[in-house]
Amino acid sequence: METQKPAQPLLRGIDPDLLTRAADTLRVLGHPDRLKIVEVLEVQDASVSEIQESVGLSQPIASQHLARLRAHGIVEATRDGQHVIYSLVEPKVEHILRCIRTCDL
Amino acid sequence: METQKPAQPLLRGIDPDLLTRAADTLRVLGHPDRLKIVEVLEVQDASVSEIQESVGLSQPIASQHLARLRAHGIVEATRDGQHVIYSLVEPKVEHILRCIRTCDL
DNA sequence: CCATGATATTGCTATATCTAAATATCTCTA
DNA sequence: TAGAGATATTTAGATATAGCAATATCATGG
Repeated sequence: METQKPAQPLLRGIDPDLLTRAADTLRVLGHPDRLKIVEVLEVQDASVSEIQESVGLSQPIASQHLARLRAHGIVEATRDGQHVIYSLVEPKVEHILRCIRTCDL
Repeated sequence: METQKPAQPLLRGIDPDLLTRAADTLRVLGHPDRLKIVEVLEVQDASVSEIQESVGLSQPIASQHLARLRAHGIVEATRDGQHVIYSLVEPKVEHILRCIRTCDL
């Protein structure tokens, strides 16, 4: 029996893994500083020090937030000499940002 | 040489309060069970016991999640006799849900 | 009023997250 | 290779959150 549980009348099946991953992504984005970082990167790619200054964060804090964003595949990093340039991985996040702006959320 | 730029060239101004509130909302939605609850309510309003059964939660857990969702204005509650019927406050959340489904998030 | 079903709240422990400070790693240049 | 600037990691303490069990409140039928 593949369908072990027939009784979920009100919950239309969304892949539990997808749902968990979506929840993770929402939680990662659910921090003011990380949201600001993503907005900065939406305008253009930026180095840690640029992000740090734009958002107003200490260097370690900025780096930590970026590490978390990267761990969840929201941003990616490429090295350019001494600098590490961060950028949004995909437009998927921009959809969320658009929602945040469009809806009053 | 610390060039203390008073401006924030890369951060286009989004009201900090709005941003904080958006982050809060994302964090509240960033839980698999609460996401499921919202999806159930997207289909139709439901009582606590219905939600509880659909999502597969204990009664106190369901009530706690609903309390948190309500505290953030995501859902609202109306009494119908013994039952408390929960419903989505506004379509704003549905936009988020659409993003989650549309984008791979 | 009393009993009962439905919902909410509280107390507690475990775990996750936030922040800041210190330190480590990497890269370029002199 | 040494030094400096840029970035990353580690550590520790404070706060927040998750989950559970027990209990409290609320509304209805009798």
